[in-house]
Amino acid sequence: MKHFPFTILDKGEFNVNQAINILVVEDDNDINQLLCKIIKKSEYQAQPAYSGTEAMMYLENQKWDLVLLDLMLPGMTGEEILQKLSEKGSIPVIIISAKNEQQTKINTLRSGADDFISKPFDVEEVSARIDSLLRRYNHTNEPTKQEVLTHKDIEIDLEAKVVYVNGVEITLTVREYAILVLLMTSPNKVFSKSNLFESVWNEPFHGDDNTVNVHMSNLRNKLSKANPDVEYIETIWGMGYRLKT
Amino acid sequence: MKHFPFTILDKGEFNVNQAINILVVEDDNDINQLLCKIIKKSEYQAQPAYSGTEAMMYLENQKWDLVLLDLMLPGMTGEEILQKLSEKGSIPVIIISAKNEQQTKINTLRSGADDFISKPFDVEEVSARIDSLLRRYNHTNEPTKQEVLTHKDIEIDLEAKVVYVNGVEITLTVREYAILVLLMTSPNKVFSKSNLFESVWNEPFHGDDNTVNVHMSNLRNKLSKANPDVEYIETIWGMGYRLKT
DNA sequence: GCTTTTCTTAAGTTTTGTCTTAAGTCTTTC
DNA sequence: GAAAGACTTAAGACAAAACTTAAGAAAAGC
Repeated sequence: MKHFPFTILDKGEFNVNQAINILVVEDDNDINQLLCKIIKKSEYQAQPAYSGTEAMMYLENQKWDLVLLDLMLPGMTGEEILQKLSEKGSIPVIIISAKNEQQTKINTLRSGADDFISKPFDVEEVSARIDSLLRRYNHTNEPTKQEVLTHKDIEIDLEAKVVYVNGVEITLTVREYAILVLLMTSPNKVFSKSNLFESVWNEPFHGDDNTVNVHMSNLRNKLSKANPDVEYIETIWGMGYRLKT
Repeated sequence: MKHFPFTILDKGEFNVNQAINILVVEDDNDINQLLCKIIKKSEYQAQPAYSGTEAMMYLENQKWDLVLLDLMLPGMTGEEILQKLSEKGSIPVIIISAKNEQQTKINTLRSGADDFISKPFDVEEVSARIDSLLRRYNHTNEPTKQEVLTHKDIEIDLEAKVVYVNGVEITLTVREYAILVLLMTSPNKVFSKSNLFESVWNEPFHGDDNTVNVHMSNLRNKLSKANPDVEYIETIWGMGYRLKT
């Protein structure tokens, strides 16, 4: 009944750091899955790409916070992608490759990569390096990372993971929290149920599911308990939900 | 000890962090220079040492805040120095080595090193790791800013490392103490288990771990023994722990 | 080197959020 | 205004997270 064709996640594993998007460019299906799993465990968003061309498509159409890049790829080599990336600007890149000779490492680091992990890699090491690199970039380049989300009288302290409504703190479950954060990243944007489900649960959406409805309802109850006068979340009939502006 | 006979500073070039002295133990002249340059860019004092014996001389005659240590050295191997250092006490050490095999890494970290950078290294990474390590040591060893942390009727004298609850002194183990201090630096902030573990243990977190739970439980017991009326630490299900405000 | 303390591991128990089901309410369309 | 479709609400079953306890391993102290 509940099977997960793409990503293997334990139940209860979900995503809070909606903001961080990581692209995983790796043609081997198993390794790609493993990498995505590691990333999601750290509460980042992971997007698999299985070829160089696919990767480029993602890179051109969306903003990415980090790229994990295999050097051996069909369609377009990792080196070419690296080249394009460094022309483009400052997206941090970690190279993942079986070529672990010193020379390759030096070359790739010269041509714009920020770190290098050789296969076979250690799961913890991957996780640690991703964290470290993100931290570095946040500190040096973008101090603009938003720590507090605000909408009307709702405030979310993303760092502390605390939510205030109308000045009162409310305690949400993880799912409720993830939904609210998602909505608040784009007020006024309508999130379809399938969108919402896939973002919060990291699982493909089967249409016959009432789960989102239930959690949405619970979230609304908690919000309106804190401030009965305002209706924060609006249902767009047949489309989805959004924050009322 | 307010003068620096070894480092040459241009006129007008001055150092804000007068206090921080870093010893760079590395026989390769170019690499040593590069490392010193990185360090000075961060406004710390850097002292090159080109052999194991030279390094020991410096270590015995002056107080150092951090040591960058190459493992391959003439005169005395890095391992020996590391050994001496850890006998001596708590000077933070970052190993710099070409031996980047996993096993070496684990061994050296076990025998007292605090971090590990493999050659060829990334300039920014070195800088970031130095900062991070100094920050870590400053927080735990020399809390020059705040000497006493207070929350409700808990008081921590960071200097003396003594904890009072409800006026009574309680004795905590190292881990319990570290957890409590971390929580008290940001009351109301939710610390996830992985966060907590990585801060207190300085190791990457394996999800299937129960140690945090156990220590949390022990800590709670000690706190509630001192004052049964108050519940200090709150569990946020699926998110982590925090101090109740 | 031995003793004592502390940390970790493991197993069993309790608590709590999540999912499902099903009945009820509201919208839209004809 | 009735029927169909879409959404809400509530309750019970279940599974996952958190807690407790105890014992063995590791570290610290003597």
